[in-house]
Amino acid sequence: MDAVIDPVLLRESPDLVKKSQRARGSSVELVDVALAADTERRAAILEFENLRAEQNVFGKQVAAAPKDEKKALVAQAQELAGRVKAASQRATDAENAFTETARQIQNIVIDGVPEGGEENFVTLREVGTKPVFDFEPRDHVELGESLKMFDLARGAKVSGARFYFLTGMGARLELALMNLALDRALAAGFTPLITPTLVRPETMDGTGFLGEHADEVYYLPADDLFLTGTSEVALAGYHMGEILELDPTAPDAPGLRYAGWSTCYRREAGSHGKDTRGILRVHQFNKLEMFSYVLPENAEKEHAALLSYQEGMLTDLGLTYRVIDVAAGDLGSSAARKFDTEAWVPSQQTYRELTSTSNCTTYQARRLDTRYRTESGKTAPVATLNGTLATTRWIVALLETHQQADGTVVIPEVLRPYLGGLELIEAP
RNA sequence: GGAGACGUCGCAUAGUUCGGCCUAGUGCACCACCCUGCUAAGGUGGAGAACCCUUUAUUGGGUUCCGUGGGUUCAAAUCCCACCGUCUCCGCCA
Repeated sequence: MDAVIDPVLLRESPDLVKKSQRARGSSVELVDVALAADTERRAAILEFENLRAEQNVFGKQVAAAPKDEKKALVAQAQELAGRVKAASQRATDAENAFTETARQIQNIVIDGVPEGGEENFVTLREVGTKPVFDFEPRDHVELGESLKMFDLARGAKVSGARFYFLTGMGARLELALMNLALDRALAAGFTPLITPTLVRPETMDGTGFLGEHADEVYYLPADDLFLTGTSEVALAGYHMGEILELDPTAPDAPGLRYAGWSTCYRREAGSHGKDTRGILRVHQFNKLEMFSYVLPENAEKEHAALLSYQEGMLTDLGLTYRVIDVAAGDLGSSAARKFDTEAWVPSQQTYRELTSTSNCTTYQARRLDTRYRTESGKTAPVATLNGTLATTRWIVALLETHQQADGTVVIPEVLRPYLGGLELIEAP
C-alpha cells in the first residue's frame, strides 16, 4: 500500500533499482525478493477479487429470494463466505509481505552521485580562504566561556552531559543568526512555521525516522510521543495524505516552500566520547530548516536553489567552507542525493558539517502519500527536499573564524542589524 | 482528570431507528456543451481515491474505501469493541 519506491519502476526497471542498491552498498538481492513478492501479491489480489465479485452477485440473490428458498441459499453462501475470507487473508498477507520488503529498498540514487561509503564523498568546491592568525587561536570553548556566551558546567549540572546554557551574547547571537536566516528564507518565498517538536509514532514512522536512526530519537513512553531531531519531521508530516495544488503546466512554479524553526533533540547514542567538548555535538539545539514540495521534474533545480541559499549565508557570515557531494552509501534511505557544507574550524584544522540538503525525490512523498495532479488529472507523488539554513553549531565556526588576538570576536556585518548594530563581542 | 455529542467520496448534508431496494442520494462549488445579443439565471451531460486485470490508449472491466483498525453476519455507512480526532460542559493548572 505505502511502499516507498515506485512499484511500477521496480516491476519495469528492476536493473535500475539494483544499480542504485549496488552504488549504496546495500542488498541487491532484495530487489528480486521484492519482485517475487509483488507477483505473489497480485495473484492473491486477483483471486480474492474474483471470489468477492461472485459473493456480491450471490448476496443479491439471497436478498431477493422468496422465504422458502432462502435457507438453502444461505447455506451455500456460508461456504462461499468461508472461501472469500481465506482469500482475503491471503491477499492481505501478500500485500504486507510485499510492503515490508519494498520498504527496505532505498531511494534510487541520482546519476553522478559518488559510489561508496562515508569517506568517498567528492568535494565540489572550497570557498573562502582559511584564516591565518598571528597569535595562538583559541577554540570555541575558550572563547565562549571567556566571553560568557555559554555555560557548559551549569548545563551539565542541570541536565547532564551535552547540555549547555547559552548566556548573554551567546543567546543573542543565536537569535540573531536565526532571524537572519528567517529573513533570507522569507525573501526566497518560504512560509515560516514554528513546528511541534513532539510527534506521534505514525508521524515519526511515516517520515522514516524510526528506521536506521531509531536509537537517535528521544521517546516519551508515558504519552507515546517522540521528540523530533529536526523540524523536517513536522514539515514533511504537514501535508501528509494531501493532494497539493502544484500546477504542472507552470514548470517554473516554485512549489511550496516552508521554513521551519524548532528546537531539535538528539540522543547521540552512538557517539560517546566524540566531540564531547563544547557545543559542537549536543542533545538540544535550534535550527531553521528549509523544506520544499515541488514537481518531480523540478527537484534537482530546487536542490541547487537550497544549496545556494545555504552558501549565501555562509559566505556572508565570512566563513570558509567546502561543499561535498555525499557518497551513495552515506545518504540515508530517503535521499537520492545529498550536499553537505562544512565550515573550516581553525582549532581542529578541519571542516565540520554546518548544513545538509537532501533531495528525496518522490520517495518520502510516496510514503507520506503527498501528491499533486498531473496534466492528465491523475495523482502522482510530489518531490520533497530539505536543507539547513542555520543551527546553533554555526556559533562554533563564527567564534573561531572571527576571533582576534585580544580574545574579542568581530561580528559579521550581516548580523549586526540583528544585534542592535553591535560590531564586536567583548567580555562583559 | 470527569461527563457527553459527533466523524459520510472538495465543501455542506441525507441515510444509521428495525443490517439486504446504498451501484452511498441531494445542494454548492467544478468541467464541457446548449440556450439567453454581455452578466446573472436556466438546460444537458461529466466529474472522488486506491488497487487488480485488460488495452496502442487518459480503453474496457473488477475489487476496495462512509475517521482508523478489528469483530459479528450469507450480507455492515447501519450492530459490537478498541484507537485517533473534533466539539460542548464541569474540574484543575497557567
